Amino acid sequence: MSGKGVDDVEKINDYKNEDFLLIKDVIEDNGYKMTTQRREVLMQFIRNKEEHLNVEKIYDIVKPKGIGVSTVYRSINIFVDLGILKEFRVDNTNYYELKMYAKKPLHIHFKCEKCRKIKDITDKEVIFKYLRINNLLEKEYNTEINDVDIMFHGLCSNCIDKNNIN
Amino acid sequence: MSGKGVDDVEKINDYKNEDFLLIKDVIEDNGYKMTTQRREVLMQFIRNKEEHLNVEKIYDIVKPKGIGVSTVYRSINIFVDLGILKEFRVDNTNYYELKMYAKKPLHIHFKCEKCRKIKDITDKEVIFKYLRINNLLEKEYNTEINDVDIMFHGLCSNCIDKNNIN
DNA sequence: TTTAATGCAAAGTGTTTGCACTATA
DNA sequence: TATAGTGCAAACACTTTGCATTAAA
Repeated sequence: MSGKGVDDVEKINDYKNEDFLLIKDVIEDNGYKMTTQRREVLMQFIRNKEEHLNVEKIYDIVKPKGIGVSTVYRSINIFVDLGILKEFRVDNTNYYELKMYAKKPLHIHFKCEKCRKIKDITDKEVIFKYLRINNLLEKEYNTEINDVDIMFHGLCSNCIDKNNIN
Repeated sequence: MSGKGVDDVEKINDYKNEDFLLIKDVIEDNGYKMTTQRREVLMQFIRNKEEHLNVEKIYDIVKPKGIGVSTVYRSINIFVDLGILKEFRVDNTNYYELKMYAKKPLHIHFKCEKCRKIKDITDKEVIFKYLRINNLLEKEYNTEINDVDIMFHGLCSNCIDKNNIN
């Protein structure tokens, strides 16, 4: 009896995903092979673009498919080295997110001290203002800024409102 | 024969240091004792205000005086909890610096990707611009921003110049 | 003098590595 | 089919903890 397993169907679908194909090229251009395991790890980020994933979360998802922790670590390390993933740290845990192909990325995170949620700030106006400061800095100090991480700590609007009620 | 040892003289001098006395109060207000070990760890930061210290560096200095690693870790953790120290991470290593008493601190670090040096950015104009963005964000999103960490990655002026020669 | 703090060693984390086996190009 | 990649377990590095001892208030 011929027939495709669940994994095969998944694989075929992944290979239709445009983001996956672009990143696959980056990986293979650098002499790495696109293995099932790397595809699985990578797809977690592509499927949940907005989420901030850590090794534990990814391993939980990927363990049932027989993928080991070391492979998760090795994949993520390669992806970070190749600039596919961006690492950032909150509360002693490393999180990762897709960096894609922006040349001068600006990563702004907001960590609420009460509900502990991490939010991305993507407000165009804010990002634009930050980029202007970068330019100022580069000129004034004769430096080259390739990457900026900004982490805000505070209270998000939800928790501020709850604070006022009490 | 009566006479003060080197350690006693150091202690007496530390107890004349204004910054030390202020921080000592914070520690004792929170029910902690000002022990010899905590004083030694703390003084590393006060004596090298501009430096970025990690546990290893502090332990190296303090080990000859018979202070253990666990005490270094325990001291630093308390200082971070009390808001005396600020923690930041570069290349998988935690660094610490004095936070002192600024209400809305803004920590801007520049990490050169070539020489790996970490520099503080203290330029008043830049900090002021950032604070204005904070205010904008707080109003626009109804949030409260208590703390901001900014990490630049790039090439410092030294390394840029060397790049151009080659 | 009481109780918090210390040093040591042991235990915990999170991450990397060596090696025999497996699967990709 | 050759070689890069994998899973596993062991090793590692960093950090925390239990406990008997010490020292600060």
